[in-house]
Amino acid sequence: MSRPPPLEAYFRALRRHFGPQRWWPAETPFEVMVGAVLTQNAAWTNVEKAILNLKAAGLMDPRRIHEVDAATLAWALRPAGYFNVKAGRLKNLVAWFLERAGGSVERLKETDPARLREELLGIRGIGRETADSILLYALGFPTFVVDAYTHRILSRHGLVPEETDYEEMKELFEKNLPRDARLYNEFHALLVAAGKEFCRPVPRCAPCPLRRFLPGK
DNA sequence: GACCAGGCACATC
DNA sequence: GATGTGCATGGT
Repeated sequence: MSRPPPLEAYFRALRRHFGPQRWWPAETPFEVMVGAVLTQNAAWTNVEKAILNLKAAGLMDPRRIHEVDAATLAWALRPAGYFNVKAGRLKNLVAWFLERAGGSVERLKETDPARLREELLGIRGIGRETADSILLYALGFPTFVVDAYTHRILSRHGLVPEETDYEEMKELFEKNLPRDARLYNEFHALLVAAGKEFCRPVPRCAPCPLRRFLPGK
């Protein structure tokens, strides 16, 4: 038996350094769903602009997104990048949301999360990170969200191999931490904060709050 | 001007 | 199953 990864210690170190993150930055659960699609491979500052555009156009609403023509929707999404792709993905998501739950987040919460995850993954344009972000941050289910920062931090610390996959990293957290949506929420947000500030793509770390956990330190 | 950002689907081998 | 490519804006 190998020693469990020091995830709780990581969490405490990040929490002490960065303080509470209070994710997801959105006014409503539906806005979380929208933001989860828009932030795919995009800087959040650009996503914010697209969200403001949607609100200004009265489009932050599942039925309005369902009805509006794709070109108009795409125009509002321009700042978030990949706007034609994301307009289609958003429409796919709201079509499912309306059909499946009548646009009611409360009704989604009544569904078994494992089944909900499969349904979300069946929507074109909703991959694992987006599905998990919706489950955790819009619906409050205890499912861990993995992203590029998570991968970079874990692999650079030797906790997973570089060529690991999404589910492997997700299980690392879910099997070594209590199944707690509030903990998962905060932990993922802290990993993003740490990634943005310290864990740059060039394989060289800035002095960071997790440095003492690196192998050889 | 290159590189990066809270991915994902699809083509091709 | 692995690898490569298209999608696109705005900040550093």
